[in-house]
Amino acid sequence: MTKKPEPFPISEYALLGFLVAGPCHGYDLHKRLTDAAGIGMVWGVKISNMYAQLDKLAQRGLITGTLQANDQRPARMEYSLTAAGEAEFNCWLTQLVEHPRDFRHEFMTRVYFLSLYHPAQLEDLVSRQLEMCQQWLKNTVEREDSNSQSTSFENLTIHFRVFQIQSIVEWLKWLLVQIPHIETQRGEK
Amino acid sequence: MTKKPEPFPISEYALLGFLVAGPCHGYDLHKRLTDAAGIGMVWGVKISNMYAQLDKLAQRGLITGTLQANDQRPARMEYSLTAAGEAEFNCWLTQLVEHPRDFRHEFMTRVYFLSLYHPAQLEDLVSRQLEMCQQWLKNTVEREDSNSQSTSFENLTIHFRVFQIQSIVEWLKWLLVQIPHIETQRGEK
DNA sequence: AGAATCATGTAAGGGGTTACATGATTCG
DNA sequence: CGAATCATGTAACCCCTTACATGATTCT
Repeated sequence: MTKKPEPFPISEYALLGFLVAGPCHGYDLHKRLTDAAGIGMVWGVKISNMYAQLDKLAQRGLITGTLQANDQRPARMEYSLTAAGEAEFNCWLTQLVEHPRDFRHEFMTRVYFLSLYHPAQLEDLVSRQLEMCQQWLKNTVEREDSNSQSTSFENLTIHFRVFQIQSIVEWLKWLLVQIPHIETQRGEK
Repeated sequence: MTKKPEPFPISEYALLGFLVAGPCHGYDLHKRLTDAAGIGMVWGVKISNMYAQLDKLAQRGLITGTLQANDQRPARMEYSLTAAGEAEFNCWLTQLVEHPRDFRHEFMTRVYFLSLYHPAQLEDLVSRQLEMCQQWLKNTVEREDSNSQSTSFENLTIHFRVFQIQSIVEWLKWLLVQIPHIETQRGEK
């Protein structure tokens, strides 16, 4: 039974995720993070914020930075994942999203890195997340039924939630069918 | 053509909204704000934060606070809406939500106050918002079609958006049918 | 020659949370 | 008598955004 991490901003896991592929410096990391066809679809991390996040990750011992002096260009900090950082990332990677409000950011980020590093495990994660979402749906529908006597504001909002969760469930089912056709993007020039 | 306001947190409009019904003090305002069957379905405003928001609204001249001394209980500040505050609220109330990410908070809050104060205008707002959401849907589907050659990460996320917006559209259609049956809640004791 | 890119940050502020402080009254 | 409620806030902190600072190189 793997313990749950994530009292931390999810975008930091994306930083760890890119460092799994090898050491990298901030500027380059930010380019990957904001790639319009990749994680950039999900996050809009600002570069100044990202530098601050890297500092925090370093303070928490999940990454280490080594300064690389350079006479011509400005010195740059090359970050590498520590063993602790890799463990944290791998643990996070196969957790389930627990609340609908986090679904988009968190699940999409996992799909991105799983399809990049461990495509064979994607189907398992999607299936398990689908079960969790069906549970959300069941709970919400039950709540709706339990006070369905009248059309109150409360019922309007619960019904909205039902629709939203249903669309997540449908998308996950669609995704399961798509998995075999997902191109493991290796378009790094 | 009414101008758009809202560079301000939407929860502040809920405060203005409650003050439309008459002057009120902070503690009571917070109770209404967090009513589990009302705005509490949408927002989880903390009381300390709400006091800070009241201060800011007062500084912006949208409400005024008058201190009511009391020998027995602690003095309390009774807030009332100014003319500027009422104008701001009424203007905000019939605006359309411009981005999906704001839909739930913003639209639900409008539905709450419209059904409370101007139920006759509800249908118009819902219809106009439905048109806007169908436009979102059209734009997103077009974007999906324009690069549908392969199942890339980009396509997965766009498809997710399509599903989410569709569920909003379906809910709005359902809401239009429900409008005649919405109980204008007058359960204030 | 000027603009964009490489490369790193600091400082200020906005929005929100949690914890803490205060002190009376009413309920169980 | 202790707990909850009434009633108001302050202080510290977190996450994130915008603007600014610096300075070399490469593209147009």
